[in-house]
Amino acid sequence: MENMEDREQKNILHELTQGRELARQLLTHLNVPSSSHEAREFLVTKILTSHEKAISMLQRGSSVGEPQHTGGTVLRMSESPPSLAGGPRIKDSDPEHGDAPRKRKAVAGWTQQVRVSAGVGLEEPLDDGYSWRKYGQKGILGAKYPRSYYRCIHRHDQSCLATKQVQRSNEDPTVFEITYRGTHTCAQAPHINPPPTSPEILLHFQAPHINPPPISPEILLHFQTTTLEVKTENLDTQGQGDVAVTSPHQDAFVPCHLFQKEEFDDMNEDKKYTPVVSSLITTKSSYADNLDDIKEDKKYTPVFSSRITTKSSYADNLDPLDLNADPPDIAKEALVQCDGIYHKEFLPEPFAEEGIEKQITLESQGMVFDVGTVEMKSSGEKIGVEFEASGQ
DNA sequence: GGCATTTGACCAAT
DNA sequence: ATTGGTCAAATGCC
Repeated sequence: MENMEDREQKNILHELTQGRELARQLLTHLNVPSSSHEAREFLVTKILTSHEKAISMLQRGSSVGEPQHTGGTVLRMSESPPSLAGGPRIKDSDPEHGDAPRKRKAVAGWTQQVRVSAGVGLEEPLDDGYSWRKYGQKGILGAKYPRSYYRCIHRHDQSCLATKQVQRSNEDPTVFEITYRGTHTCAQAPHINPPPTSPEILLHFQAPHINPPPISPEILLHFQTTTLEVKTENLDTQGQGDVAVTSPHQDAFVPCHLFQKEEFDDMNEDKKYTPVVSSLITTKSSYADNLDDIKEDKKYTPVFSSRITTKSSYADNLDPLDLNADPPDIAKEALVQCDGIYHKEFLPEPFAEEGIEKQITLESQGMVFDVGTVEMKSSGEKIGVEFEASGQ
């Protein structure tokens, strides 16, 4: 047993060391203008893979006893704020036993951040495809907004113990941090929740919300995965593209019509960027089966939003980005960390020019999904990545 | 009336 | 003692 832990540790160390070495190589490449795009891309991919492996090894090692969900989408929210970090124990008592009410479930979970786009008076994040019942709300120390507690609506009829917590972000009220705990075992699970063995990508569509929306109802399209890369292929044009967002399960296929939309409002020196990729779904997708309200003739807007946080080469690239000056040596690739959950790689090659379209694919854990065309668009000092395509 | 949400109280963990 | 998570009675909504 100690042996196993030992070996595991060595493996983790190995992956991290390798990642570091690859990062160094990448740095070298970035300083060499002649370095090929492919080489850089290759290195980035390798780095991500290394880290991905290390992370999943750590997760495996630290979450014994807790049902494993995805192949790692665990984004532990901060370590510093009170209480969610630690080494939680699960005190499991049968919920059917009335005399011993269970308190405090495991605190292990995975968190995602969801940005509500266009911020129009949304008081809560949009639906994520599951039916939840709120069972509590509590003010949290240091948090401006209360935390809400939800459990699966099938807790009693199907003994589904999945829960989630929703916490509005202090800094950015349009961002909700949603912590999921437990795995759905109810009947609604198979529609959306992948089996533990095929964790890759989840597509959650928001149900259209109730208030009269300013435009079309919005659907949140979110990719829940640890590593998600967006790669461009060398396609010159695609006219206007048809987009297919596919997911590994169910052959789900979502034809999208993408329209231009981007929000780069929070771009500033401290390097927070928020590209928003939106699209209109004009056709009913297989996912629509999960959503009562979706109708074929209606249009929905999946919003793929992400927050780019740090030192991505993307951010670095954007610094000198003055679209009026010619960009001699702007790096052609960009590594982006989105929501701390996945990575994106934009390759906005001649991104000084507007209107460039490229075919992009998502690659996640070895699987590649077509997404569609991406159009580079500039506005002032900002670069937008926009998808445009039309539904079938 | 039935169901979901709200909210103060309670409990467990720290 | 303090805090986060849950319970359950009260309340609200359809």
